[in-house]
Amino acid sequence: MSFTLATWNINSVRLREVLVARLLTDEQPDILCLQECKSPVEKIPLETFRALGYTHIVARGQKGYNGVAILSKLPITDAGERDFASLGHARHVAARLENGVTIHNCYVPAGGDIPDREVNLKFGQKLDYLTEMRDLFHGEKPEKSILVGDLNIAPREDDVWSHKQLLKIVSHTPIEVDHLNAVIEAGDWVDVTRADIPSGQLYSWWSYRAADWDAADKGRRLDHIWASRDIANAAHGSRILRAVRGWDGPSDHAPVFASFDL
DNA sequence: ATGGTTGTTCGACAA
Repeated sequence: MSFTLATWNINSVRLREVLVARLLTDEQPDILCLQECKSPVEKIPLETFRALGYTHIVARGQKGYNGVAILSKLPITDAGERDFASLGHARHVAARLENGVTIHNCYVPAGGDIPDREVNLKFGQKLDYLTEMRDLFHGEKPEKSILVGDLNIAPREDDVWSHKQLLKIVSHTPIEVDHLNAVIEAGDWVDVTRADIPSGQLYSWWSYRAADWDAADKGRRLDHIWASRDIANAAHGSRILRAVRGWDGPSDHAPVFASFDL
């Protein structure tokens, strides 16, 4: 069995319904995981996605913030959600394919502006969120599992436009990178994108605030696809669709793709 | 060092 999977922080699924439909039509991933839907589940434009063949949908939502959804052409069942750090936010949902593969769709808290939990509650919540993810995967080692999403951390030097200039910027601080790597180690996860594309600058997010995001190219790789060790060698064909960041009325994130031959 | 943009929803907040 083979399938292609994508992850995309959509920054309002209702405002960008047409963009989601365009990606589904143009690229035909079997599964699309969305974050920051910013919508209750009942207000997600599911009929549009169903009409394009994405008839299997697992989602969690809330009004105005967060929200995660998995749209699939392949049959999936709801495999529950986790409320890491007990924030009461819709930031995680899991689905299971008929071949037993579990997909975790995650939206890790951004963490605010100041990288110090003593003065910034949101930064502490981000670290706690990652610690509880680590503890889950330490307790039950993932098998036949894929974890995707906006993890809001760019771990490697070549995952950001300037390692030196971002060392004290939330998303690339050493303590965040340590926490993210602890999740990877606890679950023995493989970073599929970097297994496929081992060197060179790689970004999935560019700020709205840049006058010319494409020319400035001050990006960060915040969006990830991981696989559990047992299926990691089935992954291939990773790519980040940078051109999507240039569509009219874009999300500030580009979608990340990977394929699996299982 | 600062300010820069966008979305939700009409005033802040979050990113």
